[in-house]
Amino acid sequence: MSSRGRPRTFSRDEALRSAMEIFWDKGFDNTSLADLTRVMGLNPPSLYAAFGSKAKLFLEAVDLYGRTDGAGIWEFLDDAPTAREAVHDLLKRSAENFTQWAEPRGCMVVLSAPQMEGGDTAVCDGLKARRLEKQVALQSRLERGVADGDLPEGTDCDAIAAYVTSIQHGMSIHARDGASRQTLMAIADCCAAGWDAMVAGVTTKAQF
Amino acid sequence: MSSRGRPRTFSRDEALRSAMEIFWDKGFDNTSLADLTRVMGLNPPSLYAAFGSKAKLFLEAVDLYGRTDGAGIWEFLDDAPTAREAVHDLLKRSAENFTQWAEPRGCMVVLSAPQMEGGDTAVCDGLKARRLEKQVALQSRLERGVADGDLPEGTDCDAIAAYVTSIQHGMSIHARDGASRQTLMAIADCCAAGWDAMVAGVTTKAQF
DNA sequence: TAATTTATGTATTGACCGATACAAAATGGA
DNA sequence: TCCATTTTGTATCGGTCAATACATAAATTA
Repeated sequence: MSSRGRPRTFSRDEALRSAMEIFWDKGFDNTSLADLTRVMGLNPPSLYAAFGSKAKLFLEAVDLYGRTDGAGIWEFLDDAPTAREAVHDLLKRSAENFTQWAEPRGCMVVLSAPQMEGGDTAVCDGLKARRLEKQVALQSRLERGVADGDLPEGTDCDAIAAYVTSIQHGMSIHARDGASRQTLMAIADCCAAGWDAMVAGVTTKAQF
Repeated sequence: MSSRGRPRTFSRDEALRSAMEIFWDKGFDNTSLADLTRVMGLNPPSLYAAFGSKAKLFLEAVDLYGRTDGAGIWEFLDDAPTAREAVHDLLKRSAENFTQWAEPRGCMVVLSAPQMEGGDTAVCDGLKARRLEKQVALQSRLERGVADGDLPEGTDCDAIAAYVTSIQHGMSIHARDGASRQTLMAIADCCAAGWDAMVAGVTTKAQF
């Protein structure tokens, strides 16, 4: 882009990754600029020149999270042969992902800024949009299951998508509270064990 | 207690209720002392004389929440004839409770201070303890279901309690994101529809 | 070499945070 | 009436917040 001028002495990507990690751990509000400049290894003017503001840096960090640490959870969603396997895999990957390190545990998108009122609007809306995005992706996968024939006609994909994301979001709370991987796996297994009966039970339309 | 001295000009109970409402809406961090003194109708010295500190006021507010607005969710847990009805009722009451007002939506215990790192330790630990307390109560109810015979011997009550609280916590996130009561009710129905198969599936011990 | 451009480090900004100092006011008890 | 006790309102405390001013340093371009 700009070859002229003094070159920056830090890696923008590495600094962003450091910012992502501390935002994930402490949340948006509880992470101060002093925290950020310390872990990123730069001074406030460099941070603002490179990222614009604390909120913009956070949104970039969330985007990085979605492309890296948070991506694996959703990798098998479209490749799974059936909707049932896709959902069970999603929850098992969530259980693994949310407990892979001592800290931070749980999903950054769920835990890092849940307060809509009084907080930064752009930050809250950005996270909310990402949550909705994944729920829509899941719903689309369920609808494909209906098209593929592994889910019955008239399956309430909207309700089931909300149900599954609810479990997944709740797993983040449990993980932050210290739940073991085994406990989170058990939650995923509960969902899987009741799956067929659940699908049959929330099928609204009559089948022909 | 103390009859001498100038009497206070505000109701401690009413002030605490106002504090509870704004803490519930905005969370612990995003609620400032200026916010509190405004809605409570008193000055900072009166607040500190009556409640000690912002953190202690918050913990009292959470306790009030548990005794009032949050209590109805758990009212039928022990009176329900079966564990299945107890859980379904719990989730239906949650769906109603989390959407009874435009704001705040969702559970105060889940949403008002989820960040363990960087936040007030007493506040985070207090909320975490209340989440655990309810999960233990639910697990006890499930174990009673085994004793009563409406759940099979060897039912993994620990796993199912984690599964159900996970759904309930996730419903709070959905509620805060604007989900309708109908959507939350559909989540509760998903859990109910798969219940029997789920219980049978996560039964670990052999039955004699 | 001189001019331009960009990044750096230091120091600081005004605003807001949670929490108090202080004196006046209002009660009960002696 | 006078003292002890407690609450009140005003004004403010030191600290931290996110964000910048400013001068210097290091690169490219002419």
